[in-house]
Amino acid sequence: MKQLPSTQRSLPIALIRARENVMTPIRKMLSESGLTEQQWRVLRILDEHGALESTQLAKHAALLLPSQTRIVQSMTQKGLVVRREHHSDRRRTVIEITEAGQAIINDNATKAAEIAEQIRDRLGPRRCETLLDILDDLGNLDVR
Amino acid sequence: MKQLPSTQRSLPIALIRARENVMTPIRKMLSESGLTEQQWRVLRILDEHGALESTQLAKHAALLLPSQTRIVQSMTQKGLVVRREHHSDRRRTVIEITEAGQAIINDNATKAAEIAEQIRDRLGPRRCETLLDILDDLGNLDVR
DNA sequence: TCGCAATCATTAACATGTTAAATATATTGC
DNA sequence: GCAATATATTTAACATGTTAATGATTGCGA
Repeated sequence: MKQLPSTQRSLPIALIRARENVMTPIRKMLSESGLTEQQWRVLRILDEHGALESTQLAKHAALLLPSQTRIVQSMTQKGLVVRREHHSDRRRTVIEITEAGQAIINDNATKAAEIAEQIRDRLGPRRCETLLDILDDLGNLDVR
Repeated sequence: MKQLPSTQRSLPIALIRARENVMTPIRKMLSESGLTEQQWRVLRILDEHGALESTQLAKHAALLLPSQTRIVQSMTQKGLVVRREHHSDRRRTVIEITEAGQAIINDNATKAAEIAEQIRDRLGPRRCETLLDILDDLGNLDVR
């Protein structure tokens, strides 16, 4: 009979702990702009890819649609993004970053890059690459 | 000026996506017992370590205390854990698994071990070890 | 073209995450 | 021994995560 792995070597717990540690300085930075980490992710994705349909945005940002709906609503209130109609399918929504949203990206880009670089250096650039590769595999595993 | 890494190579997003994928089959299993993944973590930790003070439990389970307070309250309602007084410090609470909680561990241990083994095999045992090692480092980095 | 299944997105309901404030008890310094 | 401080935990408030149900629109086949 198979044994449960020790919680010390449990993937779910290790993933949570790592994420918590990585996010701490990022959240600290974002709190000064009044943004949550999820709102920052939405801005980053829209900045990188341009306007996106809801489903595509959610996939890129690793958000579930119900969460994203609320997040985009509040970001629309703040004027960080706008929602447009899809040109041919009225079920779909297209979301786009505004100039105000772009400004927040610009204000925080350098600091965010420094944080990412610091973590990369502390972990070791090579280990960091390895980690990203394996996480990518793990995220694409077709678990049943 | 430092550049932001592409969101495709962003640690926070990769960590979220990986965790989401790993948790899907576990959540599916647990839903049949009416447990959340966090409640399952609490049971696993208490089974492994025996009775623990709140702060220690939270550290092992990677939960924040406010979340854990609610989780333990609902688990107490269900009879899965009990809360005891600390022998010498009345600020502290000691939490212990009950027989009913133990029974849930026993009912799900084999299946949970199979899921963990499947992920390990699909990812490759060696890569899985490497991943756990690096995640452990990342979780212990003292980010400022 | 009508009806019906499929698709996209939102809403609903409840659990957890996150930060700040409050509460209760212990400890320390004077 | 007592006031000030520190520590352990809970409560409060709001944001997000998660699953199921609902609403709106589209596509398709009889």
